[in-house]
Amino acid sequence: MTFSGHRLVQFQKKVYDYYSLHRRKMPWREILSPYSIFISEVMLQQTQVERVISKYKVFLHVFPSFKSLAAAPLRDILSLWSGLGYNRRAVWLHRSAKIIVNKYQGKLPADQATLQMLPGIGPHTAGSIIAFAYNKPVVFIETNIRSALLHDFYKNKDNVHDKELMSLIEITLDKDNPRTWYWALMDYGSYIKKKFSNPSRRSKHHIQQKAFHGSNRQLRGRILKNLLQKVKLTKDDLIVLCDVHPSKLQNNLKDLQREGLISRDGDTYSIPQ
DNA sequence: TTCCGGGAAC
DNA sequence: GTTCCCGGAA
Repeated sequence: MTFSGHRLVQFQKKVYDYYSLHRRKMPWREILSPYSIFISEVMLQQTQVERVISKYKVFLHVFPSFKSLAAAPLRDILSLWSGLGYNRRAVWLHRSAKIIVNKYQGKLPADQATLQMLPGIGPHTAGSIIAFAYNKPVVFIETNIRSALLHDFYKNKDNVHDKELMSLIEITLDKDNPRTWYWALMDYGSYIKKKFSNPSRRSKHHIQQKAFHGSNRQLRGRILKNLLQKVKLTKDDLIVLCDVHPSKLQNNLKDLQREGLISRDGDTYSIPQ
C-alpha cells in the first residue's frame, strides 16, 4: 500500500498536535540516561505503563547503575520485580547488566544490533532504547505505534503484517527529532487504543491470551513469591503452600531451575546468589 | 468470575 | 507456533 506525501505530512501534524496538548508525563522521560531508559524499556515489555511507574522509581533508587545492578543478588532484583510479571525478564536484565559491565566497561552500546545480542533484548526494545537514549532515527514498532498506524492508515483492513507498518514508520519518522516523535506517536497510539476498540487486534501478530487461572504462569509466580518470603523451601513445603499436584510442581520447578530463577540444593529450593 | 493486554526466547 | 505474569476492567 502506498500513501501520498500529503497524507504522511498530515499524519505527522495530527500526531504532533495531539502531543502538544496531551503529552503524557512519565519518570523515564525525565531522566534520559542510557541506564534508566534501558530499565524502563525492559519493564515496559508486555507490561502497562501504570503498573511500571512505581516499580521503576523504586528500582532506580535501589539500583542506580548497571554496576550496582550487576553486583546485586538475584533475590533482591526479583523482590523489586514482584508485581510486574514475566520474572524471566529480571534474570535476563541481571545477565545483561553483567555483560554491559564486564564486556562494555559499564557503558551501554549505542547501536541496535549490539543491543539485540543482550539477553531479553529483541528488535523492538533495542530500537526503542536507541531512539530514546541516543535520539537516533531508528525504525521500530511496538503496540501503541501499531495501533496509531492501523487506525489512521488501515481503517478496515485485517491481518496487517508488521513488515508493512515498518515501512510506514520509516517514511513518517521525523528524522531530526526521533525521540520526541516516538514519544508523540506512542502517546497518540495510546489515546487511540483507549478511545476506539484496540486496533492492534487487526494486526497479523495479535494473539489471544490463554486463561491465567490454573496455568503454569500462575503457579510459577506462586513458587517464586513463596521462595522470596521464606529463603528456602522443600518440595513438600511448596506442595502445601502452592496447593498443587506434585507432578505439576515438579515440572515447573525443573523449568524455573533451567531458566535460572531458582536453584536446588539437595531437597531444598531457593533463589540463586 | 472471566477477559484483556503486552515482546522475547525457544 | 508456544510459552512466559499480573492486576484492573468487564
